[in-house]
Amino acid sequence: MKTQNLLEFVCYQLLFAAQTTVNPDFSTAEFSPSKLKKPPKPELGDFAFPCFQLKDFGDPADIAVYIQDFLQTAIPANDLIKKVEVQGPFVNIHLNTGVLAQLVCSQILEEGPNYGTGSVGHGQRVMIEFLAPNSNKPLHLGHVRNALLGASISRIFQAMGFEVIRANLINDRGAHICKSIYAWQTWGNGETPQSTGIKGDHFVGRYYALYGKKEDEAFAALLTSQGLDPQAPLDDKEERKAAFLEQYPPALAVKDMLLKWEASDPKVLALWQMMNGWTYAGFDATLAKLGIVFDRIYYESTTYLLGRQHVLDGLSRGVFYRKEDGAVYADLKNEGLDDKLLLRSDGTSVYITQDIGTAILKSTDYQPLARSVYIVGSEQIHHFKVLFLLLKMLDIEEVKNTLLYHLPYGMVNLPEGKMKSRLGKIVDADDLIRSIVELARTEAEALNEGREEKITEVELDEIARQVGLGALKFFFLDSKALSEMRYDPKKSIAFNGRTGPFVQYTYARIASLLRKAEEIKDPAKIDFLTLHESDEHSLLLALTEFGAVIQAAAENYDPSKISAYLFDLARIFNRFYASHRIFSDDVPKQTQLARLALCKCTGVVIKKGLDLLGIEAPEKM
RNA sequence: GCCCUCAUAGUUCAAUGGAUAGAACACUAGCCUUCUAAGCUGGAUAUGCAGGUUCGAUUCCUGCUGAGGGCACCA
Repeated sequence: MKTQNLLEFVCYQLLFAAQTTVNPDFSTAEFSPSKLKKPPKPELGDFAFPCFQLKDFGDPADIAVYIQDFLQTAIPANDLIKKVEVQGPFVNIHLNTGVLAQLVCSQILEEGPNYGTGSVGHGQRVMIEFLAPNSNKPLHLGHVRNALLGASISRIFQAMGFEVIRANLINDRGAHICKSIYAWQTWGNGETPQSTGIKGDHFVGRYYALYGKKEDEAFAALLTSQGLDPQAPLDDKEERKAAFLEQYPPALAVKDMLLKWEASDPKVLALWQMMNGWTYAGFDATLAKLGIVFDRIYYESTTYLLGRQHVLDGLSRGVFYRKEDGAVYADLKNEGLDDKLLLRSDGTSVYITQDIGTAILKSTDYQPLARSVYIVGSEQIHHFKVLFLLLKMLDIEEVKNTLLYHLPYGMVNLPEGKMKSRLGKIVDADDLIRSIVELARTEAEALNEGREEKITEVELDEIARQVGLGALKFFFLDSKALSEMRYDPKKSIAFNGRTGPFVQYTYARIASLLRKAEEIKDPAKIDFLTLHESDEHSLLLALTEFGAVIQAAAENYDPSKISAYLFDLARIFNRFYASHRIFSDDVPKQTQLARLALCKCTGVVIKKGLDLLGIEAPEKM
């Protein structure tokens, strides 16, 4: 039997008992694995079946007793099911530790890193789009959350057998990048990332910020010249700002540059390419540090016109309609939504038009694409709802069989409130990574001080990198995507408690144990029946759940299921580790071997689980 | 105005409708001459308010209060 069939086995036993004692017509519908609950306390048992759901057939408490009596007498000694108890209407099943160990450990030792993985995705291709940065400034805290989510969900889907295409859609066109270009041309004195030693994305971002600063200053100067206080709130401030921009030379230059870009002006295109190139080099460096790679990069500059044709096609088929002024709309009143503009009266595209094109492009590029997932902030929930509706209305062959899914995630706030780049209230991704690795290094050094076996400097660097990133990644992945998070630099990233390093440390302990022992060569020779401690039992039970956890994480697009599981597993292991020795003369040789195998299995699962979160498992810490 | 999301301990987060609502941080008392103390064992505190559905509700429904987001010829 495989561990994934454990629940089915238990259900079958229950079903048989209930059929015999209560009603022969019961089927697996009443006794499916989803009906089994986990008792609130481990002492109560390993699985619980609540009999409320059978109340039509009698008093639930009576039914529980019937089932118990039957199973108790029917179970042969030394079988997987050790004991059946009743607590009111709950039938509680206890498994035999040794038999469970035999079952679980031999499977994990055999399957290794494939243990817990599934095959529901076999033959299905899924595209996961995430990050989607603008090309005019470096990545920040919000991008980090997004990227870690995307990377982890990609791995989780792969573990379920899907073929995953990781896609990034870079917003590389528009006024924002033109502002960076203008600022660099005007005030840059020919500096480059190379000449200044500044990372490319930060270099470009600096000019974007400079543009904003100059604009703010010019506007403030204008207000002052009109006898107004620039700091004071004004009712008509927005109107004044708009009027100011109408005649502000840099704004006019940016507008002009945008037009030239659209007209493929070679000089503008060359500048644009150069500056975007600087930014991308910077992104690549940041993503490399996070261990993130993309299989496919889409650029808005090459996709933004695609949607237009499909909208016009839809218009000709009567799917959309045109207003008197020439603008094209979709009628979404039947869906309870406002009508949606698809093409402006001058015929140009809007945001959602581009997205229609890109969605169709994705499906045609990777035909057949079973699923297309968008990891984009929760503020765009409405946008994607509309986008998916529009695609359905267009009824395009390539897209029809693609399941479209928007995974919204919540904003990352700072203790002072929202991040605001204009106010400099922003946490830069590179700073974040650097500081967390430095902290981890300090911590590792301090711990190394008091140790007999010193860890080398080179190893310390690697440990600091792994542990620092482990802390960062676990922190971001441990809460559900949709919830907003608060990031407090002083408190958020810790190395103790419910953290990545806690789980990594548990792995390092196991690795250390395994280094001290001979390799387990023949699992068949291990006598797992020597295991009978409750701490061992809890650990085994936890190991059986891994596959279901990965599956749940995939079904819910939710890496926090994995992180929560790993924390529990590590805690259970540490409890076992603290109260039971392995290499001790008091412990029989056979028990030592079985415990060692149990440790090894735990290590396999922790390493795999961390891998699904994109976190490395250090052999030493 | 309409729509969406959220509301749990001092703080940050958990809990496919199930038994006594879990952790972590912080605070506090213990545990290293023995496999890595980034660990283990104790200790106080919480479901915004009012109804409903049912054997049972943090979870589902309705209303209210509070926070955030959205409904652009912006992206």
